[in-house]
Order: sequence, then C-alpha cells, then structure tokens
Amino acid sequence: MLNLKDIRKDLNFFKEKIKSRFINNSDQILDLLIKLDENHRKNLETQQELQNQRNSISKNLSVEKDKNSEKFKNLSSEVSSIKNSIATLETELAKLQSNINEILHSLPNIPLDEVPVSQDENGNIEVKKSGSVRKFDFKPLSHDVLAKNLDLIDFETAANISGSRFVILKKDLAKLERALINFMIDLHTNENGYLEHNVPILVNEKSMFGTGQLPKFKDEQFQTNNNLWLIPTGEVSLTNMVADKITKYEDLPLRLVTSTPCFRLEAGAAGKDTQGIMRQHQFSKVELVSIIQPEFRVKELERMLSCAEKVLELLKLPYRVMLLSSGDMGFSAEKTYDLEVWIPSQNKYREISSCSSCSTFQANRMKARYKTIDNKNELLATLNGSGLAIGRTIIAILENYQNKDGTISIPEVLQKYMSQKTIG
RNA sequence: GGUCAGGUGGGUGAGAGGCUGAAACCAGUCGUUUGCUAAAUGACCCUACGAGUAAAAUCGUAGCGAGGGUUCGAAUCCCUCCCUGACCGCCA
Repeated sequence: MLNLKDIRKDLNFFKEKIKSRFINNSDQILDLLIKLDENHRKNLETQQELQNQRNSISKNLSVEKDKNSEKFKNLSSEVSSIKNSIATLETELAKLQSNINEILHSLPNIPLDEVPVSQDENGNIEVKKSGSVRKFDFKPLSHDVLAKNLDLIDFETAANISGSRFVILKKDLAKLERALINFMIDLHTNENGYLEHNVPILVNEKSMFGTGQLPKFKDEQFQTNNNLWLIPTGEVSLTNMVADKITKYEDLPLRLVTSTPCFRLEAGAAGKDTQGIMRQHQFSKVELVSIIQPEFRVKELERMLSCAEKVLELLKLPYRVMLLSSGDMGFSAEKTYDLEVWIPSQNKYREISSCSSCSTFQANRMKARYKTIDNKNELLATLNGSGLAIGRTIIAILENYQNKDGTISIPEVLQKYMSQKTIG
C-alpha cells in the first residue's frame, strides 16, 4: 500500500509512476483520491472540534452534584445535540475512509527508476546468462514423457483424486522432490544465512491482505469455507511474521526460509502449460524472505538473487536473469528479477524463481514497523524470492540430465541426498 | 466440541462508571554521584490520526482483544464475535 501522506506531498510524481504500471484512468483515480482525502481531513477537524466541546461540557457536568438542576438539564441537552452532529459526521467520515481505502488498496507499488517501462514481458531485460546449454546427440524428451517411461509419474490417478493440474510423483521422483527441498534449505541455512521455519499454509484474510493477494487477486486463490486461505506462496506466512508489531532494530535483517506447498487457482491460465507439471494447482516451493531497513533493500535484493542463483549454479543448470518491466512485475513489487532455467524440450528459458523488493508496500498493509536508531517507528522493507520452485526444478533436472537410454543422471550435489547417482 | 478462567503500555500487573492514557515494579533511554565491572539517584519512556514546525516543541482527537449498545460521561456496565490458558472429550 502506498503512503497517502507521500502522495499528498508529490502528486505528480505518483501520477507519472502509476502511469508506468499501465493502470486505466490512473490520473483521475489519483485526483479523486486527493479530493477524498482533503474532504476527509476537513471533516475530521470539524468532528474533533465537536468532540472537544462534548468532552468539556461533560467535564462540567461531572462536578454538578444536583442532577435535577436547571444547569444540569441545559448542559445535557446541549451535549445531546452535539452528539447528533458528531454521529452524522462519523457516518460521512466512514464513507470517505472506505472510498479512500478502496483506491489505496488497489494501487500497485511504484517501480524503481532502473525498472524498464513496458506494458508486458516484451520489455523485460536480460541482465545475465549463465551456464552453457547442452547439445544433445539425440532428441531430448520432455520431463513428463521421461517420467512416464520410467513409471515415476501418474496424472490419471491424481486427476481422479483431485482433478486436473494435480499430479502424483512416484518412487525416485518423489524422493527427488524431497532431496531438492533438503538440499535447498541446507544451502540457505548453512551458507546464505537464512533461518529455517515451518509455517502455516492456511492463513487468515488479514495475512492475505498484508502481502497483497487480497482483495485484488481473490480469483487466483483457494479459500476454505472457514474463512481461511491456502497460501499461493510461503511469502505470505513468512512475511506476515512481522505484521502488527514493531521489530527491534538489532533484530534486523531477518532472513527467513521455508518450504511449503503452494496453491494457485490458475484461473486466467486455461489452456496454458497443460502438458506435464509446469503449472499445477499445488506445488512445493522453497521461499526466501528478507525483512530489512528500507535503505538496505536494493542491496538485499541483489544478495537474495545471488542466493537463488547459487542453487542453479550448484545444480549446474543453465539459466538467465531477467529484470522485469513495470507492466510485468507483481502488484507489490518495486523491482523484480526472474530466474529462468533452460528447458530443452521447449527450447527456451522458463521462470523458476522470482525475487522482488516490495519496499514498504507490504509493510504498510501489515503495519510492520521497526524502531530506528533514533527511536522512531518506521515501516520495514520486505523482500521475497523463490529459492527455488521445486516442481520446475524437477522438470529442469529431468530434461537437462536425461541420457540417451532414458535414464536420468542425478546432479552431483544431490547425490548424497538421493544416495544414488541415476534414476531409472 | 464441552466446562472454567482470562485478554490493560516492551514485560509483570493495579484500576471495577467522571479524579486514569492509565498506579506500582521490571526492562529501556538520557543525566548526576560514588567508583570499579557494580551500586545509588533524578528525569524521560505506548500508538495512530489531525493541527502546528525548517525540524522539534506544543495542542487536539481516538485507542485498555475486535465490533456494537447503555450513559451527559465507559478500561470499568450490557450484547456479539475473536484469541489465549487450564481441564475433559476426540484425534495425527
């Protein structure tokens, strides 16, 4: 959530920045916001003045012993009429506040200057390419075919149990998933300085609001009939750990890692990636979150990116780093790097991680603050990144490490986690 | 799920319709004194919003789990909900 006070101070700056996010009628929306805010503050002043009057009359009444005296009756009726005016104003104020909130809650974060301005992914910039793409002396198969041939995957049974976009991994493939999670968490805790957590994957509405999934992206989330939501990413639970409190300066930065199942409705993705396990309703992901003083956030994003890259480097998978454009970035992000891994069967790079700085955008929604050195309460900066998406890592390993005979070699760093060197 | 007990500032914990934004103690911050690895002592020390300021100071309003209600006046009385703890039941 953007800070209303900041918008007040420099409306034109915000108009320009929001425009770069390609929001319809953004100028008019911001003008309306300012108008509502001015109106709200004007009414608030009047209301507070009336409350002041009410309080002081009440104070006079408290010293008046005789409740039947003329004076008591007069003052009582005076205060009654003031109360009516206050009530009217209150209704008006509540309406204005909810209109203000509606706008404020729907505005995306402001991109940093270095973010390329573009409506969609065509404006993304490749900032790095790493590893060399393997030349096959046979035609590489797609991950789902490879897995099916080895009897390691079952879409039919999963569909019967749950529906489309669900999968059952079997035997060594199930083991590979577990090995990957352990490998990644070990890396992030032992070498990258993140603290391991095990978190709820069902969360309340407030938490989903805090990280920005609600209210705008309601249609992409699974909801239970008990007002709980299945998290679409571990980011929700990890980031909300600092919600509604004032974190001590010396506790920063907080670097948190978790592995959770993630749930996505994929409502707008009908027909997209229907082959294999590229796009599932449920998938595992190792998630990194950093909570830090805002002034360090850009540096922290680079650090986080390199932590995620480290996973791909150790797995010896070819990848590239993309700086996302203003129109392709997520709602809460001010700057995002995507890591894309090489997928031989598709002959292209596909997203396997997304690392974002959300500046104080989420913190503002969550009321996540910290005490500065000079004892002021300021909003925190939050960052999140995948380190990595497990399902897509499995795809990348199966396809990049496949052998001509249909077996899969296991990347060296995973061998001790699998206690074997090949699958199949 | 049932019964009981609770939810007050960073912590412990008073308050039981106006004198309470909230005692006291602990922690914390800034001084003073003596000195030695500690003690004594004073002041300060919740948050949000609005006004104000160069920034402070300062002023106003609101907040005692949340939301309603009663009242001229609610942390305090009433209602609903949420959460925590204990015990019982059930259960991985």
